[in-house]
Amino acid sequence: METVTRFAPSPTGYIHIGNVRSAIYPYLLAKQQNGKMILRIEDTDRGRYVEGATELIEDTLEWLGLNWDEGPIVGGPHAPYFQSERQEIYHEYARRLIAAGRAYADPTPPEQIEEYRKECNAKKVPFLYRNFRPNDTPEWQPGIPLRFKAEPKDYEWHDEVMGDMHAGPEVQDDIILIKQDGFPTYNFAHIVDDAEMGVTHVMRGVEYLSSTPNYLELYDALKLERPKLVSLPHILAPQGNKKLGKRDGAKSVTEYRDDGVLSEAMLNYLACLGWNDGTEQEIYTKDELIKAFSLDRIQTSGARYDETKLLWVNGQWIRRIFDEQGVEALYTRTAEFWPEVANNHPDDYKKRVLSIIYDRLKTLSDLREMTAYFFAEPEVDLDMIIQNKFLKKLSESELENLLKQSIEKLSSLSEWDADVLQDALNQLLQDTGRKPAELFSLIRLSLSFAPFSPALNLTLEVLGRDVSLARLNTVARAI
RNA sequence: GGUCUCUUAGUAUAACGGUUAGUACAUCGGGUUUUCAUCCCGACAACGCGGGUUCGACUCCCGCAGAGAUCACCA
Repeated sequence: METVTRFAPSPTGYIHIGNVRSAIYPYLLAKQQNGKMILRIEDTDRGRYVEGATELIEDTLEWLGLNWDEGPIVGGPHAPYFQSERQEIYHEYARRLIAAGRAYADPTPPEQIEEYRKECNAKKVPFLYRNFRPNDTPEWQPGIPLRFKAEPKDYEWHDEVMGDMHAGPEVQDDIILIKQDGFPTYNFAHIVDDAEMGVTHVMRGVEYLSSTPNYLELYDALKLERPKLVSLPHILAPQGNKKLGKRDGAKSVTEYRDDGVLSEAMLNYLACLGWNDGTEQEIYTKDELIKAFSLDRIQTSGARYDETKLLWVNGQWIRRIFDEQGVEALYTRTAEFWPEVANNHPDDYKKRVLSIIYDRLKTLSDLREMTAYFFAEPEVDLDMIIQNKFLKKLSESELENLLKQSIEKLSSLSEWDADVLQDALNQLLQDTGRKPAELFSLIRLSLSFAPFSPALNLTLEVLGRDVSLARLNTVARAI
């Protein structure tokens, strides 16, 4: 049987790191088994619906390369993929349940139900609606909620992550199937849709584990085959012991894109948070993940989100793309991340800058801070030179002389490339008798006035003869 | 409160009865002719507690503790 998985978010906002794993794992599993992943939008709660959230979801999945085989935009044989457009299907299943005596219309007013609930809370006893099941129930019609008629018993099932599970009758209840407004609840709708769409693996957060017996009873009552159940542990907030949520400042996945994180790195990090293949590999391509993925190696406990490691993975990916695919490949990813002053500079020049700075980047947006002096004259800040830990023991005239000698040497060069420059710098060290830390710091700071920069000969090469010498002269005059 | 789940260094994890408990991030130190970064080398650092079973337990069993989830006309 073909493996069919699904990602079924509700359009209530952006996708954040805490919940995107329930898209990644279904995708990996489906691809590995040459199956399909369905994207289904669970928009049955009109109150929480957020305009544009569906697009946000699609955007996130597309960015990560989690292409769904059926769903919005691409369509498919089980359309529509918005639950709000599937009313009739749910109602038909509901009627089946009524006919089988397993569902009833419940006229009890919400205030009354609230009373029951309070009563139970006061008595410190679990609230089970089935204990308050009304005797006379009207015929089901619009405007009256429809409830499941639970027939509690022991249930055993297997969860692909959590293992063999069992639960007693005390957790099964008369859950609402269809709300007063005619929309189904998640509890009902997902069962119907998963069956209709041929979903073989239901992957979702562990929070659904405790309601599983209710779902199992629903499968039985509807004579549906149970799909494989896969509970995914939560991703925990960096601090405290709670699952990562928007309230803990969980950023949207795509916000990281805007901050210069590569999608490869994001996917890599997230996939390996709470899953590993038993090897010591840390960096995975999407294809490698698809190949290596397995349900039984998903961790059973929650994993804490660690942004530092994400950034490390991102740095690895930046270097990997450069080293394996070349400047061009990395450069095409950097478009929005250059400082404004770089705008009117030619691509070739920016690529040269990129090739000498790329291994210093943790995120692509570091380019903004780290490369400005390649495109505009840095502001001369003599204090940076005078206070420098290697230079502060030199007098101003010593600094001036050093600069003058450097200018003389560099301007005598007939060629201006990294090797020639390195030779010249070495000679300069000999001629002046200075330590590298002194001479190089002075030149480096005079060129950039930046806290850090690439190797000196490379910086000089890319900056070019005219700009380099002009900057050195400016500083020599200023001292 | 009921039910369910989880528990290896600061973090993510490996181990599937016998290892000096491995790896990565982070931290700290050192090296690569300046800085920052990369890269390399090194250090620090963990089996929640208590009982069993066993020649032997991180691994199996039972308690306890701690943490989490759930108990909606939300998903």
